[in-house]
Amino acid sequence: MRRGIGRIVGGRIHAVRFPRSTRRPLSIVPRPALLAERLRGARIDAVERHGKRIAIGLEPAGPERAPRWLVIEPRMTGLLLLVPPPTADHLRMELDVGDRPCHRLRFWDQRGLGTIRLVDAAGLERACGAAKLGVDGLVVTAAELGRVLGGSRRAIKVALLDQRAVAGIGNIYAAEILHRAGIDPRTPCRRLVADDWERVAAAARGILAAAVDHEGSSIGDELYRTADDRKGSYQRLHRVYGLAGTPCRRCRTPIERIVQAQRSTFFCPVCQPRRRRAPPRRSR
DNA sequence: CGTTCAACCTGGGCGC
DNA sequence: TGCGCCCAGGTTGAAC
Repeated sequence: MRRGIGRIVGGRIHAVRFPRSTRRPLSIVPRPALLAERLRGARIDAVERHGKRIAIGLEPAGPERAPRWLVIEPRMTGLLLLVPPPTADHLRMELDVGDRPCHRLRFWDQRGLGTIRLVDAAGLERACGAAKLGVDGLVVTAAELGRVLGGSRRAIKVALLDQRAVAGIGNIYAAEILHRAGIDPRTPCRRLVADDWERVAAAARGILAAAVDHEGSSIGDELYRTADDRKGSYQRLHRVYGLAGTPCRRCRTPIERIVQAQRSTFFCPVCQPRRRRAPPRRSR
């Protein structure tokens, strides 16, 4: 997503519209009219990704106004598009970026669970700083995972979704990472040893890098699209996510689906074997 | 500390 | 065809 909209950097915001903003919630702070006023005339200096959030750096028009950041959290169905969205419905915001090949950025969100916030530097730190987001999954190391999760009793799958522990991993990639690492998603973190963390970290970096290369996962025929409204292709490389009942690509055992923390978890019971408890110490 | 549930929303799919 | 469920790439806060 960040790569797709990176070319808006250097543009200036000429106009802001909220074509559907009166009918639905979707958290926009400040309220649309005020946000539009604050954005108008600002120059776009940066587009950054922090975990699953996008932060657009702005140099406001007025001479003494401090830099601002437009922090966008797409959540389940939010998309940033440089082309017209599939339908006008659910479109929440349009930035007219001006004198650019692709001069309009739109935030389109079918379910409306996404959020848009305009913040200052301190607000960016609050929304995307180390207190909120751990090391990014694209670059996380075994040592870092062991440090933040090693003592936890939580199941590894649930822990990988904790953005404060490690940033940027969602339900699809948590499942894919653990399949590649060969670890049962129910394993308590504290039962993992150094070699396990090496495999989890390497799998996280590898899976996420490949998913970015393939422009994400577009499952079925709706929802996630690139900034120019193309499907991603990583779904073709999924080994477990959404594949319950189909044979594991590695061992032919049917993939299983369970629920953890109210989210689906997919895994192969053979490639990701249940771990025996540490053997009871025997004294005699 | 960790888990569970509800809430925020729309829409597709399925069984009856 | 229509209705009532269940499900969905996420996050947060309350209750236990």
